[in-house]
Amino acid sequence: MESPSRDRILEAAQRVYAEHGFRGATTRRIAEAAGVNEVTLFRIFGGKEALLAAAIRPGAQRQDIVALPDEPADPEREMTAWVAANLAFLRERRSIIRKTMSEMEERPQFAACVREGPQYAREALGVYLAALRGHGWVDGDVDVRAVIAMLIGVVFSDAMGRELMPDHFPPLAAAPRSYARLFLRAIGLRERPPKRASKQENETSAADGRPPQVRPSNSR
Amino acid sequence: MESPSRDRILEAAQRVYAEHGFRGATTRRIAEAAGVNEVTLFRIFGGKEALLAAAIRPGAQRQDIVALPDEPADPEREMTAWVAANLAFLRERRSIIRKTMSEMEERPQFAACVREGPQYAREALGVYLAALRGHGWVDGDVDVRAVIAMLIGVVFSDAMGRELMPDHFPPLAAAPRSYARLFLRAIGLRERPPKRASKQENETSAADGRPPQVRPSNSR
DNA sequence: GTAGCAAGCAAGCACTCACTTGCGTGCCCG
DNA sequence: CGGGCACGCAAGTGAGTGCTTGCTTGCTAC
Repeated sequence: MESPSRDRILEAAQRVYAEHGFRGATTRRIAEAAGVNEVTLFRIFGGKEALLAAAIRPGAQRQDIVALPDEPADPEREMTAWVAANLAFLRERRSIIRKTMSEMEERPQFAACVREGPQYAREALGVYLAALRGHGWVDGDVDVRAVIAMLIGVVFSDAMGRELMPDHFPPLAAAPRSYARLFLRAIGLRERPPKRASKQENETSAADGRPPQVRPSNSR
Repeated sequence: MESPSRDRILEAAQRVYAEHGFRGATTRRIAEAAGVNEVTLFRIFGGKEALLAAAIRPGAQRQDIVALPDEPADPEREMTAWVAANLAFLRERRSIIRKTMSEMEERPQFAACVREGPQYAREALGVYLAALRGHGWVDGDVDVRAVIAMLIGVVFSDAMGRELMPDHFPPLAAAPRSYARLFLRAIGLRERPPKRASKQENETSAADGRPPQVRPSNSR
């Protein structure tokens, strides 16, 4: 069940599907892209639907993503690296994601492959944000779900729409830092730990750790 | 050139295209959806490509969007209304946008219809943000393009992905306010006009207008 | 009335699509 | 050597799919 051509077909099916979508990914095209006779494809997978389901299944092309540290030390740096990694990941898969989202009404089984990315990211961001909050660096009234959706949202829309509207986004190289900084500003992280109600002004400031810096714009 | 069936065909073509994409929008299906003989469709538009190009062309289903005021008075309220209107607009068109984005590599002519929405929104947000900045309510080191991309990004991804991952986003009714508030926090708008460098502390504060309030969480 | 025009209807054409059948062929393992 | 076994090749089938042709029908304007 682990024939050598099986993997070539799956990989070719992914490419062709990413380029042409479900209806455009004809069995002929896939077979040709895999350098395989069209009949082989039916013999191994039974049919087009099953073949593409196997090719697009969740985790089919998962790659390890940069992890956020358990203990935040330098939020801007850590968030920037994380955003850059996630942006790159989504950009690589942008074609296949667009096709799958476009067809999820007709073929909801395929949608899991686009769900898993954001879900993983959301969880990672959640624990990191909780850790930040544990340090008292986050404003108390922040809508956690909304701010996470906001960051993932801009990374997602950047990955999906940059080639369509290049001027809509910051330059690709600068974008991760920009998004990370805006995220940190939105949760209330400043050059000093947030002054909450009124007191504790100097209680948590320099006590439990070096306060992170977000403000300096030209820190490159 | 303004036959009565022409409009019915165009409207039907939009619906069928939004549901099935370009390849799935067969001339037979469109004709049936329009309650029109298939031949009529070819007589009027010449062919499938031209028909869909006319149906999907920019401005084909433009609707007036809530405008941002020239002079900001209550940013949270104004931004919330604006975000709600834009979110609703994108949600209505989500199917057609998904299909068009999925096929823009093969049919770039159609992509203009998805470009125009964000472009209009970006311009409106830009002038509003400039007005806010004119009041001294915005931090000086904010990356304007990034923060605009951030807001539009989360609205876009909400409209595209909410039905796929409902728990990823705040409840639909609460989302516009959440996004608007995060946007305002990201640009540095607080319950008091931002303290810039050191002086002008009380120069712009209560002079030229009532400072907007963003902080109170349970203000509903 | 009748000419013109928009639209319906039936049929068909060339082509693509997913999928099948039958058969040949090389290769590995006992 | 010989039997699976994976795969290639040629051909074909039925169902679409974009598009055309030829003809009829109803309505409106002169």
